[in-house]
Amino acid sequence: MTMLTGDIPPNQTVYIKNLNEKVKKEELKRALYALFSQYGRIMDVVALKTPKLRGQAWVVFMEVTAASNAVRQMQNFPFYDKPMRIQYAKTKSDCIAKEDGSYDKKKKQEEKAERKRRAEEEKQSSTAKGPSAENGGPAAPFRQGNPTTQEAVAPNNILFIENLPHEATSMMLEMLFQQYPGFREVRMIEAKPGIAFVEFEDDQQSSMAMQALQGFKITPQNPMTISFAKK
DNA sequence: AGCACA
Repeated sequence: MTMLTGDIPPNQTVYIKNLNEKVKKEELKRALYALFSQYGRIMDVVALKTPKLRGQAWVVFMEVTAASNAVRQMQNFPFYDKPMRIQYAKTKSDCIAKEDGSYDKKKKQEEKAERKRRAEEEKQSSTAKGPSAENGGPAAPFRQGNPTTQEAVAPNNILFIENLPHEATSMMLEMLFQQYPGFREVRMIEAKPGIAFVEFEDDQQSSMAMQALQGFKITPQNPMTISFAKK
C-alpha cells in the first residue's frame, strides 16, 4: 500500500511544507485556517518565519479524522502557486498537550535549551545575525465552525456558501465574489434560503475566493461559511 | 529541505 505520509502515525496535527515563503505569516495562517477549516474544527495554526521554519506550518485539528482527510484531500494542492506537501506532525502540539494535561513545562524548557545548545555548536564561527524573526499569536479564528458540514470534499471550482441572511440576493453575492479572478456565476435556489453556489473557472481560483471571504458577514449575525460544493 | 508551539 502506498504510504503518502511517510512512516508518521496519524496525528491530529498536520505538518505542511513547501509553502510559499513570500507570504506574510499572518496572511498565511489566516489562509490555512480558511482552507483547512472545511475538514473540521481547527484549534491552532502555527507558522514561524525563522530560517529553519519558514515555508512550513502546522494546523491542529480537534479530530484526527479531520487531519486524515486534510492530508489526503489537500495533498499537492496548489497554494500561492506551490503544491502543498502535507504529513502528520511528528509530535503532539502544545495546545493539545495543554488540554489533555500532558503538557510539561519543565520538559519543554529542557528541550528548548537542548535545541539552543545544538544551534550554538553549529554556528561556532559564523557571524552574528540581525534581529530575529517576529512573533505572533495564532491566527484569530474569524468564524464559527460549521458543525453540519464536516464531510471531506475535494477542492473544486464550485463553492458552497451557507449561513447567509435570508435577505441576501444573488446580486449581492455577485458583487462580493466577482472581484476574485475566475469568477463565473452565483446560483441561489428560491426554495432554499441561506445558501448559494458560486462557480469559478478552476479550483485554485475558487479556493482563493474561499480564503478571502471565509466568515465574511453580510449582516453582523451571519458570518458566511464557505466550503467546496459536493459534485 | 526544513517538525514547533514567542
